[in-house]
Amino acid sequence: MALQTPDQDQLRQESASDQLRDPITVVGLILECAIGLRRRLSPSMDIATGVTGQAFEVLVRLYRSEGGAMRMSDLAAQTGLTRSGLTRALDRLVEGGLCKRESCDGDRRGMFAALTEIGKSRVAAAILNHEQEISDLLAGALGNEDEEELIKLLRRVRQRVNPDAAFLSTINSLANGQESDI
Amino acid sequence: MALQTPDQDQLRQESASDQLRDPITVVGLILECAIGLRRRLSPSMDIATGVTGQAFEVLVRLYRSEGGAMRMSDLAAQTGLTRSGLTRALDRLVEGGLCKRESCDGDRRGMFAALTEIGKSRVAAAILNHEQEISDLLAGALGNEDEEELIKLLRRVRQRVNPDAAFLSTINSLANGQESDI
DNA sequence: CCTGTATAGTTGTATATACAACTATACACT
DNA sequence: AGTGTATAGTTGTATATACAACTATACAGG
Repeated sequence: MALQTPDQDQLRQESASDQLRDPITVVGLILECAIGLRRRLSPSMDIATGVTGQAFEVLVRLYRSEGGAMRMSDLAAQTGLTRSGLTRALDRLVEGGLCKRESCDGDRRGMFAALTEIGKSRVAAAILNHEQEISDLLAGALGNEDEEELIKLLRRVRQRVNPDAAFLSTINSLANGQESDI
Repeated sequence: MALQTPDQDQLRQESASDQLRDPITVVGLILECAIGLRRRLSPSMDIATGVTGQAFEVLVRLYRSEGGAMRMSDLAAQTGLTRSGLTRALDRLVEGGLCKRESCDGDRRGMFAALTEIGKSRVAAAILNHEQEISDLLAGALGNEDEEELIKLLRRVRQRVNPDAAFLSTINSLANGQESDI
């Protein structure tokens, strides 16, 4: 997408400053970037972990969480999977030996998803590789100031469209005082 | 995602300026925004057009193209679907009466995907509604300058990760002189 | 002109995910 | 205590998409 509708665009030129001038382009670009990034990065993430789809994000979130374990519902909300989707994704991760389920003291309905030791080391390696790949892919496209600016603006957008995704980072920053993603 | 790996982050603090400082956060934010936008916007796009998934983008691209028709392969490349995925998506659109297939003079292998009259009017209405929804969703989060800046930065990222997605816009801007998305 | 290779599109098949229904547990209110 | 509602997670089912194999057409080189 990222395509304007010209009449709309003209209509909005002199509209109030809290209205976007070109909403479809903003959304289109985000979606197009996301599609491209998935295309480019998925293969190596899949190979590194042996699992496909959103599973890599599940692993990263577990890895970054306290003790490598999280409640299913929290993990679902933050990864953008439905609870059912997460159940299946975790099934695959358990089968692949990267994760395990742990029951939850004090709430017998609940389950924790947790990384195994194998899972932890595999994810650690995959993250290093992943960072390098992204860096290679985008090197030169964004200067350091651009990068900061982009992060700042995307955080504002995310706050509106997917605030749950930021939750783990909040916890982390509260817990260990690092700057975090928020 | 959008989570830092602290040790890596420290390593990169004084690295060359064409290296990203925090690659995972940049990518994570883009992915999180995309997930959130899909969640928020898909239902109404689906209802407006009667089709799901990437089909809305197929429709928008056709709508913005010369004569409302495009070659299958071009459309696939630009939407980020595989050719096979597009074949199926177009099947659904044809079945829904929004699109038709047209054979391609001069290349008997080729097919055009084209909007029907019903398709055109349905898409026109859906786009108007879609723009309003996005604008409502993001109003106040980004000022006009922020919006321009975000578009500029995302274009640079897209150029690296998904340059094909911009192709139609190039054609359009060459053809009718509008500012376009590029 | 014939043959080998490349390209356009479709079809067979596998799978990741969503939605809805279901079970089990927790909690609130009387 | 008992009952009704809310929450946590899983399972049945549908579907959109990807990958690989296939058919048909184009084109280039001898």
